[in-house]
Amino acid sequence: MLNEEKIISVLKQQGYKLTPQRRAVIWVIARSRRHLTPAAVYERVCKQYPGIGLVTIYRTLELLTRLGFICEVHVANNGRGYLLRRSPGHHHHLICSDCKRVVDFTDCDLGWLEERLARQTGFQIDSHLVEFVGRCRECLEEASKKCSSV
Amino acid sequence: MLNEEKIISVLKQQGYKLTPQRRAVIWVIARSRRHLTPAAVYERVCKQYPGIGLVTIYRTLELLTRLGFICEVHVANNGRGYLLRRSPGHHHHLICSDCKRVVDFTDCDLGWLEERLARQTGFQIDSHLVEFVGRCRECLEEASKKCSSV
DNA sequence: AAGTAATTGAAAATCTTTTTCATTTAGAAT
DNA sequence: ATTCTAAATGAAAAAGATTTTCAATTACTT
Repeated sequence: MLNEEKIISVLKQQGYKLTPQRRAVIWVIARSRRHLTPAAVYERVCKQYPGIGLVTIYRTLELLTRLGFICEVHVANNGRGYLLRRSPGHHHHLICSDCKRVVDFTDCDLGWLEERLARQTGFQIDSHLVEFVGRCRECLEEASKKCSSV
Repeated sequence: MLNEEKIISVLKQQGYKLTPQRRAVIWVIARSRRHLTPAAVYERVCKQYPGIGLVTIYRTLELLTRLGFICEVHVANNGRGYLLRRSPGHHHHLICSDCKRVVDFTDCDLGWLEERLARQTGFQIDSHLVEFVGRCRECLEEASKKCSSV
């Protein structure tokens, strides 16, 4: 399981310096259950480490992506977002449209669909992108409370 | 089936004016089998209609999206892209990583997966985004030719 | 042919992301 | 503990992408 300490130890192993700025970015990313844009990471890191440059955020996110610690996703009209890679291998995201919380799932089992599409189209399929959008239990409960009180 | 004339007639029906600029954008979009960024649309439209403003491209793409004639997609690191909506309802894209050609497919049949995820996570799932990436028959053939000739 | 509201294009304003470069600093070597 | 050095940082500028503003133009109606 990927967490703050693990990331930090691998980072040092690989010869990267552990700066307080990097610590702060990792801290913010590891704590969030939501996709965070570079600007959102910046805002949160600033509370803990005022004076950090936005450039450093970009550079650190790029590094963490390159090392495979975080996923880079493109949600429509929200621009780039980053999220801790909690599941080590192939996995997908289930996103709450209300609170933006993200839940991973791994067993997407689309092999048969890939096979069928390959047969039908002549494509050699290399990868797929799957994302489910819905509302999480908490937000559903919240919503039903509001309705019944009206 | 959605094509140029259909789009134009619905546009007029809805009270929008049919300007030569809009005609040109529709012409370009309807002819492409690839996702086109606003800049790519601009470039192509310019050949036919030099002097058009990039702003008009943005506005027309926004309009066509709003009316449901084109799909707006976010492919990683390629920014926004637009594509004629060939399949009327729910559908997905299969994209060639070489030539960027896009093929639609409709029968994704992910109901059972949605059901399982809903049960496991408590989410109420509203929609999904699926995209396959691979290489189309033509690009595969092209690639194998190159290999054998070396 | 005239009138009008919608549309357009130029310019400026906003954002987001990247590049450049001088300064600082983490971690290794002494 | 001090010194050294490559890596990392931050400020500023550059580069893009997208949106806003507004005066001039134009498609379509009357």
